[in-house]
Amino acid sequence: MARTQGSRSETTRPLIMEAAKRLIARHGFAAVSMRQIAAETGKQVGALYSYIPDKQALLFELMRSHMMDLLQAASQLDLKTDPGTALESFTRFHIDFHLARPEDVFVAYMELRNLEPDNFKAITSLRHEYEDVLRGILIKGTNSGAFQLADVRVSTRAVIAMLTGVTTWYRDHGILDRDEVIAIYWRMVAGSVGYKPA
Amino acid sequence: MARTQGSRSETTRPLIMEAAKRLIARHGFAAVSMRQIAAETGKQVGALYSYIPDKQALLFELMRSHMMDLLQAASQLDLKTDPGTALESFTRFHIDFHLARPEDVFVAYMELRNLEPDNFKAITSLRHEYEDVLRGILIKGTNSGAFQLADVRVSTRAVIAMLTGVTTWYRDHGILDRDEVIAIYWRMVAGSVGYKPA
DNA sequence: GTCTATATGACGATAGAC
DNA sequence: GTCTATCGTCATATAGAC
Repeated sequence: MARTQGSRSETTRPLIMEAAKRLIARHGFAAVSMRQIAAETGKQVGALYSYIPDKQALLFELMRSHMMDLLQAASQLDLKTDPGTALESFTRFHIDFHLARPEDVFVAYMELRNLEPDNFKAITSLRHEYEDVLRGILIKGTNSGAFQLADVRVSTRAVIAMLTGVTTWYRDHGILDRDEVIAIYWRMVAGSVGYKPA
Repeated sequence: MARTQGSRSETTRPLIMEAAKRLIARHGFAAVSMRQIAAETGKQVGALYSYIPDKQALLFELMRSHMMDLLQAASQLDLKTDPGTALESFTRFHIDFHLARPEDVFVAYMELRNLEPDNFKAITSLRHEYEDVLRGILIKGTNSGAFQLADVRVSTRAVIAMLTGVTTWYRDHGILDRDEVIAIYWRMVAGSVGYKPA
């Protein structure tokens, strides 16, 4: 019979990362101490260093795994449809994904400046990779005449900024449910790139 | 003859606030020490406390004065025109104002969570006051039939998020000059609220 | 108004016992 | 793998001399 319980390290490490994420999202990386993270996981400070080399690596790993999840999920999008449908899929995907993990999003957007140079470059590169998904859609729609927009690069950033902004105000159990929010944003995104749904 | 030089406090305090703003925008409030701010102004730590009661008050004052400047400037907008023209004025104003003071904007958006509860409420209230300027325009344009939008509150936040996003990528001496950027964003804003310029 | 000196405590990270 | 204890450093804020 196999072990009824895996090595402790397989469960403790995720626990530490979750606690760190929660605290950093709330108070900011610089304001959170290793002692707080330890207390939140029911351990003493020294124990953390069996799982993580230092505080900086902890932040980097949080942001890296969030970006990898995002890219992995985005790669499942079907973008072989017409550009309008692809843009609608992207809009729905971006809002759904970001609303489902508000703490990751907060950390990913607010703590870039606390990354050391090499880590900063790595995360920035993953962000560009994600932006390229949307840029590809906008380029295709511009070439086909489905979209009417003045500048693909600016539009890419503007649409992402608009969509990500939903995380700053949306709360579950509010007046609008998620599908209503997505419908409203989709109409705005479509208008902003000059797309007229059939 | 009047004094050729005012009391030192009239020039030192702004110097301290400027240094603090610069450092906080770059490293984050929690990561900046009073020692760093003192060093940046050529003073010793103790001297700062002749001008500021504590570190929290310093942050609050930075954010408060930025928001007051924003509201004061926004109050000069001519909104008695037709809604389309008012929205274009607002778009131009928002981008111009925010691109002119990237450090204030960064601090105002990133350091909200480092405000103590009462200070947080005060700044949030000023932010709502500013959002109300745009919401007023959108309501007027919706009622007149000039705009076609699904939800005024969501549209207000979406437009502000889109416009504020320009500060994360725009750099002077880049490819696009400020007027080109404003023209691109205006076209997107107009489209997003269903406005068709004459 | 600015300085030096200091009170008081928290920080990240490590060593070594179990 | 987790603990306790500790190193060396830094933090905010204040006291008192000039």
